[in-house]
Amino acid sequence: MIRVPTPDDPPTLTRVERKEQTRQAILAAALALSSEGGLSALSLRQVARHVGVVPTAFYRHFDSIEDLGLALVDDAFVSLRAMLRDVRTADPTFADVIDSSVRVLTEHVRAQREHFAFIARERFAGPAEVRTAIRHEIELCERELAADLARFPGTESWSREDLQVLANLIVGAVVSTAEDLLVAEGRRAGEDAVAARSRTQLRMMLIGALNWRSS
Amino acid sequence: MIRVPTPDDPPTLTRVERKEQTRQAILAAALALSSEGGLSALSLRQVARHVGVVPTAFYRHFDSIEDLGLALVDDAFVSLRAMLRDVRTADPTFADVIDSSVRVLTEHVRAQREHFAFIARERFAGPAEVRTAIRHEIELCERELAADLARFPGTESWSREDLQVLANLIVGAVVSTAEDLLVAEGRRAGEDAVAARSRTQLRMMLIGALNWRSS
DNA sequence: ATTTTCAGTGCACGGCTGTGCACTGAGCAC
DNA sequence: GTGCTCAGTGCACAGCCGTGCACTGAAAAT
Repeated sequence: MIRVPTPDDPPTLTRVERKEQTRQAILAAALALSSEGGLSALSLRQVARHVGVVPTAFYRHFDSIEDLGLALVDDAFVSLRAMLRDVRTADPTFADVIDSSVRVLTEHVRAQREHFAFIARERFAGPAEVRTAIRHEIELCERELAADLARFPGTESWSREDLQVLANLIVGAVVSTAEDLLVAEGRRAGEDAVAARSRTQLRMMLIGALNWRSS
Repeated sequence: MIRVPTPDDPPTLTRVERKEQTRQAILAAALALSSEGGLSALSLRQVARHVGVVPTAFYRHFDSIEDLGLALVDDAFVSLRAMLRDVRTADPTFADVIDSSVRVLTEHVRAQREHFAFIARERFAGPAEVRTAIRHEIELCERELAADLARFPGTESWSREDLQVLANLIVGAVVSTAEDLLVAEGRRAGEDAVAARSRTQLRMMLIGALNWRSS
């Protein structure tokens, strides 16, 4: 029972505000509850119970758990895009792109653990529609990264395809690192080790990329 | 109903053989059924129904779905280790390690699609024990690869840690490629594109690694 | 002031779930 | 041949599931 909207709880909320509040409560409950068993093992009744609402009230907000899942994908990728924005406008006191990027990544994973865990889980285990939605979003991130890379010194002569391939490689490494950070479960020592390893790996990849096409 | 052992089906099987047959049928059914919804959304009754056996008979073979999951992890990594063996003893007509390795990977993913899909799914979505079992097995693969890399020319001066980091990078890339191959769903065009991309990426990584520590 | 809207209620239904218990009967050791 | 073992049966139970339907009552629209 984490019921959020009660009659006259805050002075007086408009009806749509109260509805939105319940909707958010449902999303939050689903995100938390799906952490064990995943989205497809999540029941509408569990969610309703956790929100403090009768099961049938669920339908006022979502058609099904799958529908809810798609909304969660949107939410999660808002977090993720916020991270990408932070990477791009990273603290300029960090001269090294890799250092600052890895730092931003670890901070975001820690702050938005549930969203990242959701993506890692449902990417392969979720309902078909959810899986494809996630895949699509990741593809968009890849394209964005490829565009960023094109503005980097040393990639002027690269083909569109090679840029895409490199972007795919980097995104893969970042996803893998994010997953490892999740497994480290917030223990500082583990996180630091993962971050250090990731920095080394990204540097290796950078060296490889810089010597590409010139060899 | 895919019931495997029936009374006097094959001339006469010993009792333990018939039991083993049912066990294998249960594992196969679970592997197939868990492809939608995942292991934790899989019910003992579904499995029993699919095998053509009464629900309670399940307990003659496994304590729970989770227990079954651990057995499936073992099975899946038998497939995976077979692949690693094939990589090591790859067709020597392929001069390039990368070409032959990627070829072996694609062939194994195609032949053992369900096992690879199982690992990709349950790695993050499965019951806690299954997740840790998978993580442990992947770690073992990483260590094996690190040992292999140590025997490679050009890595003589590498530290134990750097070898481990490189192994982690490669395993991550391979996992990512395997997952992409699964998503390609057996369409040849998609698979070939993924394979080509993977070869390029591994080559980039190789170049990076060869220039490591010497820069 | 009256009417409409609609988020949330309460109840009911049939279907699926895991699991306990007593059983059967073929395969095997003796 | 006799008796034990034990994989698979059959039935029962209580609990959870999604969802249909008629409802209430406060907020919004008129």
